[in-house]
Amino acid sequence: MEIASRKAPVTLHDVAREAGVSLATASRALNGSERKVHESYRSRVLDAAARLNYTPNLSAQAVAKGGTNTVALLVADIADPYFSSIAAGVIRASEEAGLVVTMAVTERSTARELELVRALRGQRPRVMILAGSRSSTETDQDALISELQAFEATGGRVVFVSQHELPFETVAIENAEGAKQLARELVALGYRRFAAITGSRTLLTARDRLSGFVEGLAESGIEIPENRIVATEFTRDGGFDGANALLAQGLDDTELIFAVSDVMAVGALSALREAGIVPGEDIAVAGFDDIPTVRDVTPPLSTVNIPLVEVGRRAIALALSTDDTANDTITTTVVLRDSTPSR
Amino acid sequence: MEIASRKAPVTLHDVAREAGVSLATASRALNGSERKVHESYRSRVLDAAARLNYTPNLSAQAVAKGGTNTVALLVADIADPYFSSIAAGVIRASEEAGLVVTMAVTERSTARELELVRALRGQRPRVMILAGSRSSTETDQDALISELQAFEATGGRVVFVSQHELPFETVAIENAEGAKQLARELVALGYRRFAAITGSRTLLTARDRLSGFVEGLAESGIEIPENRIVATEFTRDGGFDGANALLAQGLDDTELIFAVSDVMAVGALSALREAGIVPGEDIAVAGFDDIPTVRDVTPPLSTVNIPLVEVGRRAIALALSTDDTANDTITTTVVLRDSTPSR
DNA sequence: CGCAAGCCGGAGAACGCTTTCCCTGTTACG
DNA sequence: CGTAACAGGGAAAGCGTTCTCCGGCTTGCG
Repeated sequence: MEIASRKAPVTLHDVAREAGVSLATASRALNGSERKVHESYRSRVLDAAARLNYTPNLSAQAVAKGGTNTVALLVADIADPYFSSIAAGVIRASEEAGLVVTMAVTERSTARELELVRALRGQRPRVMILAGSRSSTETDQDALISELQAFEATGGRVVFVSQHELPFETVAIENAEGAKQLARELVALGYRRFAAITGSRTLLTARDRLSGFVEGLAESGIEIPENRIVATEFTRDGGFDGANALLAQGLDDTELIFAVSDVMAVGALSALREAGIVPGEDIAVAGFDDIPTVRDVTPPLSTVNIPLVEVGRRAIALALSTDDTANDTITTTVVLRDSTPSR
Repeated sequence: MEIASRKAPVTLHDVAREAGVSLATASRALNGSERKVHESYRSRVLDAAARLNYTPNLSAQAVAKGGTNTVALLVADIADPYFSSIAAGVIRASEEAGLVVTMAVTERSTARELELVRALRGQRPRVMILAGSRSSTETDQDALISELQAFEATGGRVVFVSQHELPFETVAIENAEGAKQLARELVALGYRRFAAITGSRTLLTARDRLSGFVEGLAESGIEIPENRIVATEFTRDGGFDGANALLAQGLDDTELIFAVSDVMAVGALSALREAGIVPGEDIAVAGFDDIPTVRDVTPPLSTVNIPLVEVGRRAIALALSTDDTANDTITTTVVLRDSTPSR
């Protein structure tokens, strides 16, 4: 039971008829690169197309050409500024390259991620970009890998964001190095007693950042006491909870809390403030990512900058590049702000 | 010159052969609703599909069925939390309904928006959701409308977010009413002297919020002096600039600054603080939207809550609903926090 | 003037599916 | 036991494109 007024979309056939040419000619005039079509014909077709307001059916083109111009983008949570900034870069670069982006969100579930990869594969995208925050100890891991390898075998490109342990191309982020540098600079500012809020230990990104930070401190013979490292959700609320956990066991003489991501740091800031502790004065806080909002919290947060939009762009660039082994790594830079005054 | 190892993807044909059945039967077993296929055949097909790791080619399905399961989502800026929250809702609801989301960003340009709508139309999506912040005085407006109407004529659904002046379905947001209520409650708190930072006057959303606010004040005989209303970019930096503009002409006895969106309010907060003015003490600030970050700025921002994720869900629900005239409106609620202490 | 060599339009196959239609069982009922 | 009804598999016709041929026309050259 269709709605009566529903008209079938204009097809290339209609355009060809209107222009009085063959289907082939119409196709060539509108897209079909290579072969030339005589100017008189060409303009007849173009006019007809415009008159009828023709839009080529992308699905039909895809099936005829045996391939799409689609980028499938998988993120953990699009409302998280980390991912939305990366997505912005991916989308921008894709549009510049004439690619359409289809997007799905895993909601941080690896089961869901696998499911989505499988579904997305049906799209026959040119490129698949995975910017989840993956855990490394999953049983699904192997299934995911083989799914992706099957995809690559049919000519698709897979690019991960910050996932150097998987057998795929990745735009690597200097997580460990950045955190190490941050530790050094904080030590230089005079900090000696640290606590840390991290995500699940299986989260590669969280792990790299924490271990980089720890290493950086170790260079100066500083250690974070085991009980001053709390692991929570890798979210704003996780940061909030983490700070409270730290608070609950007594801050004692802790001078600085390092949260492995800015969203966590921001949550921690709020928790501290609610407890009547003034961040930046009573205790210092540092994060990682340099998401836009950290400039607007109080005090502005010291962090490690990742050019997130650029990360997204690079992912597309990597996917589109022809030479394989060009694994790309993004440089991070420490940004000190008022949340870590020098002591 | 293809890469040598590139294998053609598994097709339904392959599955049928492997299972020793006809194409038709294979198709029916894997998707083809209606007709039953005998259990023995069905499982043969399913096994074969699993063995070959078959994924149906969505493009081919689309062309055969004459329609996709795609939602095209257009936003102004995916890195803006307002839009990314809405997008989260759209994506979530779409996935629940078995729809794939393709996304494009207009970067706040109406020319680009038109271009994208045209391009997206080629996808033959089931639904198109436009969550731009549209201006009303565009020459492109008519072109956009007719493009969208053409899309609807072929059976597509168009849903706008918060755009009640266009001849399309929309999930309406109580912008004016919410702002009016905010004004009332601020007056009740004891505020009398206001300033406002707004976006371009042609931006419907900004206009509605400002005029609602003004009306709300008028109920108590309060006016905002003309020179205390500054119009800037509808972004964080716009808010920052707006506050500085206000500062430049002297705050005098202004008690509260109303910014028509939270991102602007957050920018304003930073500008004030940089100028050595303590928001929440020296001057009050209120925003609109209740994006997640406003809970974490200092002081926490008073604002008008819009359930943004729900807005996205509703957009999909509206698009999928069969009865046309169900224009949906989202209720907003005032949330008072520390940025507007009672006087 | 004859013929090879472009150029370029058109017919039609192909892409990977769905779906209609046909046709062969099988069941049920008088 | 005859036949009508139905179940369900398979062949083949699409769906809207692209692309490979084919062939007619023009050109150019000996």
